[in-house]
Parts: sequence; structure tokens; C-alpha cells
Amino acid sequence: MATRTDAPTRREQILKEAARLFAERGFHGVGVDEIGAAVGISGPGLYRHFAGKDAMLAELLVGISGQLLTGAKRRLAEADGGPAGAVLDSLIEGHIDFALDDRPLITLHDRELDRLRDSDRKLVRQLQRQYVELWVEVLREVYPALAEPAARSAVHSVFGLLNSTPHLGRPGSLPGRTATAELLHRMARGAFAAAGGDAAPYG
Amino acid sequence: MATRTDAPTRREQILKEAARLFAERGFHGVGVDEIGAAVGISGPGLYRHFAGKDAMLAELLVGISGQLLTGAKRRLAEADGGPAGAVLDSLIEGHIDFALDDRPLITLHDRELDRLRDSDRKLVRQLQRQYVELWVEVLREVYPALAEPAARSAVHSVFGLLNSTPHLGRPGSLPGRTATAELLHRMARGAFAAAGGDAAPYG
DNA sequence: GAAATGCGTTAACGCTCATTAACAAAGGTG
DNA sequence: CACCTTTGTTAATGAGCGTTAACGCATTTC
Repeated sequence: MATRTDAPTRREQILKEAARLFAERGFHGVGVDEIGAAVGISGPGLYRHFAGKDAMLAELLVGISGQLLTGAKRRLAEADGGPAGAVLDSLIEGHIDFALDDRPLITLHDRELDRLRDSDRKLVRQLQRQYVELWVEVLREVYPALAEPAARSAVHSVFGLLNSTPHLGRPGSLPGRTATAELLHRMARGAFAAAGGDAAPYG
Repeated sequence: MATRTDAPTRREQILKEAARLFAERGFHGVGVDEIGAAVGISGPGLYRHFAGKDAMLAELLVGISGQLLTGAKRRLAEADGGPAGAVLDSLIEGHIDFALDDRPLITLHDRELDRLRDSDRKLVRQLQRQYVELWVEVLREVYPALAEPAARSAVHSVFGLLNSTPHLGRPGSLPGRTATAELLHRMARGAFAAAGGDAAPYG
């Protein structure tokens, strides 16, 4: 992977701050002046970099969905041929990394989708659907007894579990990133196993 | 339980429709005229029943949190003395019922909290905290090896899992309410078991 | 060195939208 | 019947906010 050492461009600064603010107070709850102030320029100055407020949200949401899907495809290709369980583990790991590193984006992802123009929304939904289907296929390889509708529900539910990171308190009240990632991973596996039919008795 | 047979009061109609609309398009995305139209009156007519738009949201959110907490306390009292696993099952069942029956409220619950006046927000957060702590205590009874921070994270994550119902598609694409409830219940148990230290191997 | 371009600024416009004012009709109550 | 309360209505108000206009100033480019 190529690590960038150059300074972030102004566009990137804006997107990052906009994501944070949108996640904190919602798309409608944030004014362009605020976004501008967060990067040290005035509200209307943003229009040199984006067509409008909507455009920022669109770029963020399309970017998120695309990034998730691309990462998943890569992991699938890398681990192909290996045991299906390992592929599922890899998918889980990737999603957790994203959820822990980009909490604001995770929040936006299922909160502000409706605010998009039709075409953008369709694109995002399509990317999301592909991402889900990819998980469903891997999951059903691991648990062949699982019917497709149940598998899809299970995948959505595990996304809910993994995307709970924004509710986990600020990073500091957490037992450390590694421990949190491991806990989430174990829980996701446990949830899938239970959905797949394995007994999960108490005690 | 007393089942009401009388017609819903106008206040209740308004709250129900407001909840649905807020969940669909967000607090700021819905106008008072729309809420009014949904119950057959005009926008300003709402002010005969509520002090303002904010008041509707506040009453909804406080109501949700209170309802969840009250229900959990009742279940705890009913099942007290029995095995801790059964109490946990009862809590899960209650939360699932709520998540499946009142999807819009579940959505609002963690989406629009910041829009509240300080006092209301504090109240809601306090109710939420009590609800979480109640789960944490029961969970640690079932899995004594689980440290408190991990238990709290696990509870939040399972809430994420159970609250994923709004993403599960309209009731119709689902394999039926009962089956969905059972699936969610099994997954929640499996996730807790995995968090608690039980092995959850693949295959 | 002049012109174009990139990146800001502040002021003004226009629209949306919550809220309030002013008024009306129905129904109970003395 | 007269009166008050309840529950509406439509019109007006006023604030907030996204967007555009008009302008300034480095920096690059020919």
C-alpha cells in the first residue's frame, strides 16, 4: 500500500471536517459557514471547491460505499481458494477497521442517504447492495444450511453490531483499539455461528 | 395488561405520525405542515396540542427511553430468582419486540438525540444509561468472567444488532415476524456467548 | 511585465419554515 | 339564549441559511 506523506489538499480537509460535522449534528444541522470555519475559510469560499453542500455529502457517501466494496473485493481475491471461514474473518476484520477508523463516516452511511439526488442515491444503494451480496455469498459458503433471506438478515444485523462503534464512547473509555476490535470480531463470529445453526447455550 | 379499545387521542395521532416522518426524513427534514397534513389538520393547528416541533421530539424520545427502561425493570422483577440466562433472554425478547413493533422510534432513538433541549437530553441519556447498566448487570451474572468495560461494549453492540431492524427491508421481504425475532434472538445470544468467552469455531 | 487563474473575501438575494396573530365555528354550560 | 372553551383556519412575521454577485490579491504563465 502506498502511504501518502504529502499534505492533504483543501478538498480533503473540507470533506473530513464536513463528515465530522454531519455525523455530529446531521446534514441539515450544519451550516456551510460552520464547515468553512472548520477549515479556516468563510462559508461561500467552499463553493470554489464544491458545487454545493449536497455535493459534499454525495462525494462522502459514494466514497464510503465504494471504499467498503473495493476493500471487500480485494480481500476476497487475496484469500480466494482458502477456507471460507478465513474469508469471512477477513471481511469482518476489514469492516471493523473501517468502523473504528472512520466513525463519522459510519454514522453518515446509514443516516443521511435520503438527502442525496436520485442518481447519487441509486449509485450508493447499488454499491451497498453489492457489498451485502458479497458477504451473503461468503456466509452461505461457511454455513450452507443458511437460507438466503436469513443470511441477508444476518449480514445486516452484524453490520448493525459492527457499526455500533460510535455508541461505544470516546476512544479512551474503550479498553484499547486492539481489544475492542477483537471483541467485536468474536461477537460477529458468534452471531453468525448462532444464525448458522450452531448451538449457543448459556453457561 | 390493559388493552385500550378507545380511539387514539389527537395528541397520540400526531406523535405517531411525527415519529414516522422524523424517522423517514430526519427531524429537520420534516416540516410542521407535513406533520399536520398527516393527521388531517393544518401546520399551525399543531400548536394547540404541542408547544412546538421540539416538544414533539422531546416527548417521543423521553417516551421511548422510559418505555424501554420500564419494560426491562418489569421483566427483571418478574423473572427474579430464576436463572440469569432466562432473565437475559427476557430482556432480549423485550428489546426485539420493541424493535420490530416500533421501528420508527428505534430509528429516532439514536439519531435525533442532539436536537433536544439540554434538560430533556440529560433526562433521556440518564434513562438510556440505566437501561444499559441493567443489561450489563444481568450479562455479567451470566458470564462472570466478563469485565465491566467489555460487558458494556458488548451490550451496546448487541443493541446495534437488534436495532438493525429498520435496515431489514419492509415487513414482507422478511421471512415473517416470528422467524425474524427468533433469528435476532439467536444471534444476540451467540454474540453475547462469544463475548463471554465461549468458543465459537467455524464449521 | 501583463494577463489569466486560483482562492479568498463580504454583501445581498431569495426561499424555506417555525412560530404567532387574528379570526371562526362547534359544543358544552350557566 | 349568552358565553366560554376547544380546536381549527389563513395570513403575516421573522429568522436562518444556501447560494450567487462583485470584488481583491497572489501566483503562475506566456
